[in-house]
Amino acid sequence: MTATVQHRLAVISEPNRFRIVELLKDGPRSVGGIVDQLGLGQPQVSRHLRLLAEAGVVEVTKQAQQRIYRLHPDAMHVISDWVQGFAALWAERMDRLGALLDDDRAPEQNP
Amino acid sequence: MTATVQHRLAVISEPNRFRIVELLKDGPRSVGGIVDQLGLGQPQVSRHLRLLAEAGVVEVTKQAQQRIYRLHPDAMHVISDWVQGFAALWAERMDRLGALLDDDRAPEQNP
DNA sequence: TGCATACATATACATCATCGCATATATTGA
DNA sequence: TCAATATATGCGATGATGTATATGTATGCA
Repeated sequence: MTATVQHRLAVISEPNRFRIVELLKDGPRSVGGIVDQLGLGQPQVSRHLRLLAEAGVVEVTKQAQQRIYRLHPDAMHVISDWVQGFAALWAERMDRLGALLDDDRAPEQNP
Repeated sequence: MTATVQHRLAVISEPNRFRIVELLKDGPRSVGGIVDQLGLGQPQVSRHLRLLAEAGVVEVTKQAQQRIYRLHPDAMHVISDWVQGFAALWAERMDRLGALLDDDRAPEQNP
């Protein structure tokens, strides 16, 4: 599977795909609608959408001749879970873990 | 500034840098320690660390001849905030927003 | 003082991936 | 048949990576 967190981040972080994700944050969009917003060619947008879909970031719904793309809830949820794994960083200031390498160090230096 | 969410995601999503971030998740590491873990050359690791530092993902502390790298709490926090912006996706099933394109659908039940 | 360690930084090079663009064709539905 | 998309190909440009190598620079130690 290509659905690791690392892969999803890589796919999302591409500038134009990031814009697509931000667009879809406000709700589903058709390919044509996305093309208008981005100013890219339709084939390029379709390719970006395919990569996003393969990474599980978006999902498609057919509606007449249009394909409606929307964000896949689970995708962002997985990323959220991953980020939460770092919550200890800003919750406990990592002082305990810092003791891993030494323990008699001058305190912090704040400019 | 190069500290946008999109940029941070791009920097973190590079495979070896992602490994570095995961490593630092368990606590600070010296450059040498990271080199041992990754199996990359020291110049390459230093470059990755510099990119991570420029993106505000890690911070450095000098300790004798060593440079101790650790995750920067705020960096992950910013990403967390960004992801939380999508919380409505899995919280409200996006039904309201989905009405943007069509509106004659069977309504959902919320417990 | 002199040397080794630990790292940063820089350069040069080859490679590889990806992107945008243009274009062409296939599919599906009104 | 037209409209909306998907998919594919070729192309050129760009950027990023790894490797090797060299140099600079503190720091610790004999």
